[in-house]
Amino acid sequence: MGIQKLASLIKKEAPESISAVPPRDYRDRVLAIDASVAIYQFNAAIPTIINRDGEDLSALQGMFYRTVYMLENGIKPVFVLEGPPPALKHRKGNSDGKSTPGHGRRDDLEKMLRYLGVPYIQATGEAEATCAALVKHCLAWGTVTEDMDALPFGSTRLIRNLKANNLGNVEEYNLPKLLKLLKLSPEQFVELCILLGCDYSGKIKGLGIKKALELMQKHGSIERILKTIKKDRIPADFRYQEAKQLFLQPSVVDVSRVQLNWRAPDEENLVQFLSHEKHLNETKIRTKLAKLRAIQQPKEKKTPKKRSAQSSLSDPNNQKQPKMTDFFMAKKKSQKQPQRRAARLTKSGKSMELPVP
DNA sequence: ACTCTGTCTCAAGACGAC
DNA sequence: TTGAGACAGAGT
DNA sequence: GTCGTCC
Repeated sequence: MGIQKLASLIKKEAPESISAVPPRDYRDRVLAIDASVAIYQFNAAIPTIINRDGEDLSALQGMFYRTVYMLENGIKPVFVLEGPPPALKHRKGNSDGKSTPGHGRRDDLEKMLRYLGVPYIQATGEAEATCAALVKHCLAWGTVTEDMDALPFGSTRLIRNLKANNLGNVEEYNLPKLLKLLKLSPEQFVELCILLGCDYSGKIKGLGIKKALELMQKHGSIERILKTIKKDRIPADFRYQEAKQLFLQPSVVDVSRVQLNWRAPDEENLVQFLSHEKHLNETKIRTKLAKLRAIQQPKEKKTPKKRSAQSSLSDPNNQKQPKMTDFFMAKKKSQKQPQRRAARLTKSGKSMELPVP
């Protein structure tokens, strides 16, 4: 998944585009969280936690703590839930329906996020793409994911390693800086990513990070590079034009309609849900929530106007961060179009297929 | 001889008590 | 599963 | 910091 070698390419060829950032620096910033990657990691990494009803709580518990951790740091997370993948995507194993082990879990996650007062968005396709769209339109500061795909999708900032456990700094990748250092246009960068190997296309054997970058810098496009390469090295499924389209014009949520709103956690409902219904330890949940409340409340009292949080204090590197004062949760029902409703419902099923170029 | 790619292996989350 | 690091072996 | 536990 993702572009496997992109991270090592950047670390080797343009390390200056990565900075180490303490999580505190994201205070009051909106970060788009790629929920699918996080969920997957929780499911894969943790020794499975099963409650008395036989439910796997690994992801739910992990997401709870990690989300609270972000809130404690003053981060405004917006979760992006994965939609159906483009048909071109090579996926091993799963694909549709029941093999996705978590329809129930996704509902659980949504419920928990609502009680936490954290907004989420149902993507129409790859979560990375919608995260990137939010960032591009200044609705979010950056994308939090381990999946480097967010960069070719155009997320100007990609944040890795934002974990509760991680005492150190996160890694922030800066896309404009990266393009400048690599001396590539955004389009050329996307093509470079395809050469490195992405989910949407086969890959030319023998082209690794060094050669791919060198050739792209020298020739400027895959089309011209292909002329310099023996045909037998090009695999039959090297459909780079289609892959390029999927990166440059992916299916994303209509961000102009997205409105985001953060509320204080609903502690009683959280305890009811997480502890009484899902049987997570009530004391731990309450302790955590009390700590969060202690962090959040004094702040709101000190700064009766939300504005004051903005440019005034604490943030040496603050810039055009989007203002998130009175957004609210996605859709107004008044002018809701049936289409949006349909898109919304997609989460529950496979009703919608993506148009594939 | 050196550089690069491909393959293998391993670890993986968060908490709190100590 | 994924990603990162080590290493071996192919390519130049 | 390390380690045992989370359900």
